[in-house]
Amino acid sequence: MYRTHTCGCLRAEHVHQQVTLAGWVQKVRNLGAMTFIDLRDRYGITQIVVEEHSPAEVRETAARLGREWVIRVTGTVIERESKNAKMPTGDIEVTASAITVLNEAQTPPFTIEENSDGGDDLRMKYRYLDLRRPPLQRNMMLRHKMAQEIRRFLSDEGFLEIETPYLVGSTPEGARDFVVPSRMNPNQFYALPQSPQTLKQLLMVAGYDRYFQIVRCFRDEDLRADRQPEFTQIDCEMSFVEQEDIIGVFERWAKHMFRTVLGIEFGEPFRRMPWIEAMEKYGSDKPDLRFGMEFADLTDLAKGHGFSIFDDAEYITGFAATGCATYTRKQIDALTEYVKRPQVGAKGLIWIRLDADGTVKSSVDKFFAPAEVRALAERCGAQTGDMVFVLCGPKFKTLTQLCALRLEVAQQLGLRDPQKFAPLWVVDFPMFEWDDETQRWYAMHHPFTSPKPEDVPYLTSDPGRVRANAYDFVCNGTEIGGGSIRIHDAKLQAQIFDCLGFTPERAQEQFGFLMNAFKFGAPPHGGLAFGFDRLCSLFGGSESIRDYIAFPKNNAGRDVMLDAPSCIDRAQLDELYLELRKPEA
RNA sequence: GGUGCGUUAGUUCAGCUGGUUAGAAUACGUGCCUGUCACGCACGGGGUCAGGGGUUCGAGUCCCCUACGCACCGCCA
Repeated sequence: MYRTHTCGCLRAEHVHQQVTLAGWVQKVRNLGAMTFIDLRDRYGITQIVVEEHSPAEVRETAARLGREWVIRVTGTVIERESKNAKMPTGDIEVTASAITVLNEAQTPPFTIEENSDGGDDLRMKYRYLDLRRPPLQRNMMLRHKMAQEIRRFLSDEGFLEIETPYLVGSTPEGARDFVVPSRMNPNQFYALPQSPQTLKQLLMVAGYDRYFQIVRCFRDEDLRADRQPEFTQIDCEMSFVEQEDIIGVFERWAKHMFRTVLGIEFGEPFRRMPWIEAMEKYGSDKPDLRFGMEFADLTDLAKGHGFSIFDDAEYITGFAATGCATYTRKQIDALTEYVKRPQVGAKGLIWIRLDADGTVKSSVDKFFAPAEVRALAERCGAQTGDMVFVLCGPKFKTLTQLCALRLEVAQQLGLRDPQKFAPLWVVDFPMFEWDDETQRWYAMHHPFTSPKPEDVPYLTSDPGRVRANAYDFVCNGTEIGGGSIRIHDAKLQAQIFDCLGFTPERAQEQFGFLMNAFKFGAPPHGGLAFGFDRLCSLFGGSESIRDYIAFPKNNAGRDVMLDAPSCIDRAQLDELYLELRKPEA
């Protein structure tokens, strides 16, 4: 046997046993006549001891060892003279009778310990070393556990895991596609799927009425801490269901995940919120409900007092920052600077302070009587000791800006507790979004999303008013998943394509395969997809999904360890009938 | 495409208002040490201050450009 135990499993009950361990040298502490070696594998650390009476070759080998050498140790488990309560194996140690060096190692560029001293880019270049560290190993184990629980739950519910192809056709809407040239079909390209959306709908047509897949998806867009060009979705679809059925199944699924992975019970149903309410109360379609500070519409109260900023604004809204009346001038100035940053884009910030002594002060006292200012604050639900912040301008722009401020204030107040979870279903999304640049409507979710039946009459007269059978699963201000009831009727699908500005010919060319399939008996169906990486980071408490992906890409979409993407040689290009062009300067 | 912050020893960082030979910790090497576990003690090696240009008597420090990293905006149906 190569090893009899792992480095994490030996306890007092193993004392006197002869064992063989293998692993990496974490640390050597040479005290002269005796040497302690911390031997590490992914299960833990066991202390090896080499003493004066140990065999000479053992003492010689121990003296040579360096960090991260791979060794095998045979010896006897003994009780420690001085125990270490900080480690699970701290009651015992292994006195070595033989040490074999399996592989020497260069000194690593950063220490392989709980808290590494290496910077992000260095750890990314040596990702295989970073992955040796306990935090990343815990993350990989969490991800594995979550994948197991996802499969267990969905399989028990009768879902079939079916794989769909990675080489598919390019589609014009949505994100940019990664494309793959086809050698056997000159000048033609596959695309990597942004999601298996249309394929899972075809599976519904095929009668596989409960499908899921933990599947890689690809989008050629800029990266963020929570966005990678390849990422993993938990992709699900069901037939003969309405929105309520799908939310029902996946709310139970989410509770199963919280229970089995984190040990958290949610007795109550998750909150539901129509999209328009989420926007008006929190300025976001993915509100963070770990704390309150809801927005109030102040437009009617604030106008008509001769303050031109308000009088000229379409919409005026504010919220009460809990306990912030003590904020200094400097702190308010800093928040004003915050909302004026180009990323937020507000023109300025108005404040109302409800002091502990019962007085009210504001930055608009010139235009408002104290009672009028107080009325504004009260509309926001402000209590004594609170500070109300108010922004104004075009409605949705202002709401979005105030959302940024709400999150910033919550951050400063320590209200964004990663141990706390506030799940939420956002429902009744609008069907379409208007784009000024291209002067056309875009599907807010995707073009296969069904409109609410009662809103269908507005499809031609007032598309902006049409609501979709679409829903998002949101937790702690992050969109974790989303889905919709799909269109299963070829005629309605054609009408939606028409609203989106597709000619019938182009719709047929791009999505003919789906519309044709619908002519052969498509069941009513719908589904949703969760971002697995984001779910992992939500459960694991880290901001960045990179911490839950074994080999992620950096900010520029590069894999710095593999040095990809990279150039390919002339022969490869020739085989693919490709010519290269210099990038524009 | 844009905004902000950053780049100094293997690593993490300090280096003020421009001024002698660029420091600390840690890692690494050598020696000593019988109960360490962030072992300790002593000694030692280690620097293209990201690259290029400019201002200046003089630049790690000020300015410009480039590269790279991170965060964000745009983008992500």
